[in-house]
Amino acid sequence: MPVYFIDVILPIPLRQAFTYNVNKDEAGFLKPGMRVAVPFGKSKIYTGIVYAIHQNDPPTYETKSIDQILDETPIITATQLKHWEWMANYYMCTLGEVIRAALPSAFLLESETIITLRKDVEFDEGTLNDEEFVVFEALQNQSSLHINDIRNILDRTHVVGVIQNLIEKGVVTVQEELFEQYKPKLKRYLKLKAPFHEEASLRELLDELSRAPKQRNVLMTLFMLSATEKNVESVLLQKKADSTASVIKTLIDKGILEEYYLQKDRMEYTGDAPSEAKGLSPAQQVAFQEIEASFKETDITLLHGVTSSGKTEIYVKLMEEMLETGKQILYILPEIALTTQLISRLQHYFGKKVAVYHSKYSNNERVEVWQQALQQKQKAQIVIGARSALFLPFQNLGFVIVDEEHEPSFKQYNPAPRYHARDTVLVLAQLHKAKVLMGSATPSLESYYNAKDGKYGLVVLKERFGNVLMPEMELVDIRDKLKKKRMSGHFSDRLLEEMEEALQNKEQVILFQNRRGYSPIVECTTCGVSPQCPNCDVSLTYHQHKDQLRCHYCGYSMAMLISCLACGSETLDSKGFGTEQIEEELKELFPNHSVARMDQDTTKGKHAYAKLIERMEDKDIDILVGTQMLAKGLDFRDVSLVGVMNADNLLNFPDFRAHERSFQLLQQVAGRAGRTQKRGKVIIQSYNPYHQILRQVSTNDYEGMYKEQTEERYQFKYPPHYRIIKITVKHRNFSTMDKASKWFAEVLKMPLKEHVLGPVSPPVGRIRNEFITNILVKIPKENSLSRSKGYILKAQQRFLAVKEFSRVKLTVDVDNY
DNA sequence: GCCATTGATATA
DNA sequence: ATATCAATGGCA
Repeated sequence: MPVYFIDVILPIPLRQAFTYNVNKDEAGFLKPGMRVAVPFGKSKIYTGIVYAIHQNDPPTYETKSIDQILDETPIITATQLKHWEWMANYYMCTLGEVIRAALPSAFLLESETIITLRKDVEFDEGTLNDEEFVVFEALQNQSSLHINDIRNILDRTHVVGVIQNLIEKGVVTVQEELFEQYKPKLKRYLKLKAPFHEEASLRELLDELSRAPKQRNVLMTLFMLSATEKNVESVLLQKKADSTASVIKTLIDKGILEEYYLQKDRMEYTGDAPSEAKGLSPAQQVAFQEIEASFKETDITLLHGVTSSGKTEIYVKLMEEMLETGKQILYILPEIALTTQLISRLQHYFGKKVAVYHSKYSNNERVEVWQQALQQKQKAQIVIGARSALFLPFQNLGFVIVDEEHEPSFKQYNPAPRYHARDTVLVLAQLHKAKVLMGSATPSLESYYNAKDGKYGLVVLKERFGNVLMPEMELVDIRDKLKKKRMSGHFSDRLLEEMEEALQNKEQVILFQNRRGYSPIVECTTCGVSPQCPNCDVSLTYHQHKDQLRCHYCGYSMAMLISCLACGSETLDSKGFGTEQIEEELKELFPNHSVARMDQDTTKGKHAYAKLIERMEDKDIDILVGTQMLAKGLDFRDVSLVGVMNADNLLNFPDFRAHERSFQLLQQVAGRAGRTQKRGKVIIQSYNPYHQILRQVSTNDYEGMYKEQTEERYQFKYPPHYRIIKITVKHRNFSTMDKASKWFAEVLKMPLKEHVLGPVSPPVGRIRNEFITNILVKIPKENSLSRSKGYILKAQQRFLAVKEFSRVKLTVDVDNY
């Protein structure tokens, strides 16, 4: 009878932990936060996290024993586990789901079935059928195959049967194998073998080598290098000595040199030594002091600094001070901003104390940063990263910066955990008793509300760095221009005039068109029908470069039609416009200037984005057209004009944040203009230039926007006054989905009454052949959030028990904004 | 009648 | 999540 047990969390969406038995030694060795490999289900081996060690034998089932222990020491701290439990609880998902999101995937190994040929058993090849023979033959060439290889070889998904037959006939055996995905990168180093460390023998050796000048040269170079470096890398030696690998090999073979291997960090900063931060301007200095003062009162402070006011310098100054306390610093910012100049700037300031962590980095690199943070290595004293960086095992976090705090990309929508990085990191900071600075030129209403409410400190920086003026804004009424025939394509005469002028002055122009790189909708002018996606409830959009119609949601594509599918007439016309079309028009309007486009389509390649930026910096591009990508952290000195092609499609977006988002986006885009001494100009074209938000954008009236929007939010019961939980119901069958969602809403309405809204169909009611509907729960600030969540959880449990709904997909999104 | 696909179910 | 088992349905 086993006596010792461990509870293991597996990275799966199940609420419960799983109990395994261990022996006495293992029980003594294991600690919460270590990884173990455990058998799960009939054949698989999973990696799990030890949650607890105890002696309570589960009464209702037999425990299995663990497969192996994967760590010497925990890779997860107690604080992390606490934080993750909070996340699972708050965002209504399982701890396993949090773990899956949190750990670099190299930490979570899964077993794979390996098929190998049996050598010990004789069998008759004639008994094999065609498929079996193909597998047998493949195994002649390769010693082992994965299940997936066999799927590829046989070109079908169900291969278990074939493998089963092969096992029965004694041809193959299978085993489950765990793959260690993380391999520390090793580098080869060279040193002189011990006997030659003595002066006399060394002299002798050099004499001996007088007839081998190349080898001698290598040795001399080695002496030279070891004067400055502790370990001499073989690659370096070869290069410095201008020698070849074979010469070095000879020296090793002769027993003169000795090779050894050391683990190397993949990401080594090789730039200059850290440099002093630039001095702060008087305005920055004031803000800096205000932040310090604010931190004496509260733990969280919001820095509202207009675009190009030099927030980064303030962050750097604060980080410098925090470095001295020896505590760790986390700097999180939106994914896209990470690809820019910011990292190199920070590395320039802090040199080797900066580690970078985000999804673009390879698995191995992420594991290294993880270990460095865990061991409190200096290398990771400052971690700069995207939202996932908040999962790192900080031991002693002292300071957190959330840059571009308003960015919607801090929220993860799919898969679970559907967390908001800004809010989640606040809880993390609280656990560490760390200070948090959130910065933005256009704070989110929620954060600004909290600041006004006294929950956060608030520091305002109104002045742009170097006293550069805020750009001059001009609203252009497209409707009026159309009437007066002053539009050339999508360009008003005003915009063209300004563009001419800027280009003449050798300045650059940025044009903003928020049609996500997609091109127009096609419509038949005879019958008004536009081609629809067969799998989703949306119109297909036209893509010029492939002459295709494509679905934005499922990726479906078809060749552009010649005639209307409904009435057959050849009167297809396009409505709306995207960046592609603007680019086209520009090439006609400004044939002598170079035009480039920045959107999802043109930044797909690995370095495409960086290349565009470089070309822009080199003034290789005169006019840059792009989507909202342009709004994020780009800093070009010679852009004097920013044009917004059409502000209306932003404002008319069906979302309660549409106005706030429009304000933020337009302000950020406008901020790209005139970052140096000359005052920039922004032209916003719109059909509705009297729209409040546009007025507020053009006068930089954040306060006005804030007041009006919070008022509106109050009336319509939205955050920051109410909390929202969105429940999404999906099913292939409309009536099942409909029935299920109505059932769920009814059950919720019993305890939550009028706070339950819906079910309501979203703008796109069907995606990938699944029908979708939403139920919203709006919880007033004064009501208990956890109690409301309890009701939802209970309803969810009852829902799962209904047979009819078992295949209905239900997702819960807390704070779905 | 057999094979393949879809659905239900348990995972310790 | 996912493998496995049971049930259902299509085609030789």
